[in-house]
Amino acid sequence: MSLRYALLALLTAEPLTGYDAVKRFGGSVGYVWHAPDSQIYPELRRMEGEGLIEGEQVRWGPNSTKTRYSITGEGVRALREWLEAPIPYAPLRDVSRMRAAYFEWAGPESARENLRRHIDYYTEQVGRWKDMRQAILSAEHPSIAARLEKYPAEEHERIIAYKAFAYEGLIARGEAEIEWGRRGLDLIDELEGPSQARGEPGS
Amino acid sequence: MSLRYALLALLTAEPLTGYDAVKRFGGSVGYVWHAPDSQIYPELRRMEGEGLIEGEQVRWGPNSTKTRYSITGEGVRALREWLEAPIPYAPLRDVSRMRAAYFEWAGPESARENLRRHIDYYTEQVGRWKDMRQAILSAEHPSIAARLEKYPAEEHERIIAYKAFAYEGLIARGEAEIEWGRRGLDLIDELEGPSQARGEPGS
DNA sequence: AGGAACTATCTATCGACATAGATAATTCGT
DNA sequence: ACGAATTATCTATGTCGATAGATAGTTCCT
Repeated sequence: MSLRYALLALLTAEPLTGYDAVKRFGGSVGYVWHAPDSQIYPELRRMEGEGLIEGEQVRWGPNSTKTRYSITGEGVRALREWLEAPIPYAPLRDVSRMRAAYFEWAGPESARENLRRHIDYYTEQVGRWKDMRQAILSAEHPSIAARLEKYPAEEHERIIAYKAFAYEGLIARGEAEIEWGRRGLDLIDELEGPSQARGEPGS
Repeated sequence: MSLRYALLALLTAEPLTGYDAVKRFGGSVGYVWHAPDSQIYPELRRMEGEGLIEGEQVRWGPNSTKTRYSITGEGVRALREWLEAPIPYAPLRDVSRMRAAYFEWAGPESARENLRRHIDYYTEQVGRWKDMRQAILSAEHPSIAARLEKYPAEEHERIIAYKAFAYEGLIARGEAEIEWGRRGLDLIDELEGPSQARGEPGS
């Protein structure tokens, strides 16, 4: 259900075609909410049916058109309502933790490999999130720029601040994951002796 | 797909009926992996069909039986394989961050309410996780006790350590969430002025 | 003029999971 | 002996999302 609100939120910045939205989900928004095009196009059609957005046909080349969607008053209302309602926290389903809990069933080397991947994955993500945060703070990012143009200057600070704050949450979480991974590697060394992966001469 | 491996992992401690498994998912394992009974029973049947577990009928009262499942060699192999294979990290879908990114569309008071709930939720969870961690470290927890009985003493340390480590990951993440929520409340104060919720006399 | 890359959209199938039940035997307290 | 709570299991429906396509027009480069 949240895809719908992610789309509404995007459309508060500027009208978009389905394809534009797909691109956004491949980049910026995609770091917070992922969705494939096969979900986006039908959802947009449904939302139009419910009056949350309006599609207009715009020319595309000599023989074709594309549909550009804009958010309606109804859509803004729905977005607000969703943002103001308390969300139920979904029950936990945490693959990394589940796997770690049973590391005694994997070999130590494969447990290490797991944690190294964990660290690498989050290191990469944290890098991306930090870049995004910077791009937001400097208003470089095209979709932030478009958004700022649409709203009065006195709103700019909070528009930027909340988006940066969201990314800061991801960054903090990512850094906690990296820390956890490191402590896991140490723990394995303690329990099983240090890694023999890179040959220790004379062992 | 992970439900299957959660079940296999559970069954490495002791044989269980479907109902036992359901209970486990309501408690201990449930803090790491949630699943309703409507998923558990059919999955157990499927797993039996694939030879990963074996069901045996045991008497239950004078006129009835229940099915107790044990893990098979095949099942252990499947669990090991899963633990050793690299898991693909699922693309992110983070409701809290998404909502935070658009807090300018909710009123400041409702943004605060959001964050307070966030903090409360994770505070409660962290409490649970800490309790679980303690119960594991002291081997008080019945399902840990059963597990330790089944394996030689020299394995006990690592069995316990990995499970505690898993919970430590949850705790760290939870604490990062609480921190983030607090910083969010401060941010809102900065941006919108301090809360007027609890009446400031003379305002 | 031709092909490659991009824009734009749509469809179909499948598994995971949520939600909301229903059924029936058993045990336990009074 | 009776009702309540617990144990044990099963079903059905719907949504979300993953995966893997298909189609067709457009722009751009050579």
